[in-house]
Amino acid sequence: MTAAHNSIELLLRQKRLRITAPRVAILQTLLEAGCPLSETDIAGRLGDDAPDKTTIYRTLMTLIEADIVHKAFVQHRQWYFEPAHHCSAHQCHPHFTCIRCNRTECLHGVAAPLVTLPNGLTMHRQQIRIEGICAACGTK
Amino acid sequence: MTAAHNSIELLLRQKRLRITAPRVAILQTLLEAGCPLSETDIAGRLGDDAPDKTTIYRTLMTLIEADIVHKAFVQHRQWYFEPAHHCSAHQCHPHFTCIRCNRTECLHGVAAPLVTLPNGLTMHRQQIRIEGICAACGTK
DNA sequence: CCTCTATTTGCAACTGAGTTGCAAATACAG
DNA sequence: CTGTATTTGCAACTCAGTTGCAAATAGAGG
Repeated sequence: MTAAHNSIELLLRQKRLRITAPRVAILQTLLEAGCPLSETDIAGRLGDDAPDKTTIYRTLMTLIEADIVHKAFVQHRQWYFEPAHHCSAHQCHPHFTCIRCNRTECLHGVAAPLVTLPNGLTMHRQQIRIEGICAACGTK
Repeated sequence: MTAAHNSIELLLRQKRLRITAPRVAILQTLLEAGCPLSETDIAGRLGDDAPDKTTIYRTLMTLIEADIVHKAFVQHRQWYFEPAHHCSAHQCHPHFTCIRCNRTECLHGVAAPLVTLPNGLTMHRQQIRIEGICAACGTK
């Protein structure tokens, strides 16, 4: 039992979620990744030990309801998921997708003011997605 | 032949695209809608005259390449499309999705400054998506 | 108004992400 | 250790979007 395992179990216990092998494995994979992952990414990283596809999706939904994980963005018809721990109250970091190489990166250190909503609307979460050319593709 | 038809044909001709019935019908539907539509929305609005699903998707892709239409957002695993004519150089209006009633509206009159990108990255387009409670659901 | 050809359309079959129902396994409270 | 509510795995399914190909057609050049 590693320290990382302990903190993951603590996180689950705080949200009154049962400690199960799939939940620990999926959450640990997302935390270690450093970038958003899709269901197939998660299954791939866990290899033969990966839980069933259904379990991965249901676990992700459970973690989203508990506000431990967020849906980050859609790419090629797939959802990408990331830990919610770096998000401020109403906003995660922006995501940058390169329209040449199709890779997406997280912009952590970037200022992104909240939009002022018209009367009547209440903000829950603001997401910013940027399309452009990444550093590697720009110099080619 | 209506005036609307004429301006649509002009738009297509300017982009060197052939004037075909499906293209005119799909573009007119999007222009009249005032909100983003999915492929099934478009087919539904055109009724029995609707082109084949394949043609709708291929036409939308053609219009996107010609910068006449944009992909607005994904909802429930479906893409929604809208005319590009209200977008500024690097940004469309933000989209607001109500997490109770699941309806999405366009925020046209809202100021949304462009994020300052880290060195090396070039901006092509910035999209803002906001989740929250809409006016109707907020007063319930 | 015709003819010819590159482009576009419709059909059918497919792909694959995500979902659903249900029986077996299991976390954990007592 | 036992009982039960929760969770998992499997199999079958859904449906948005794609692909290949033959038939239809826009529009250029006579």
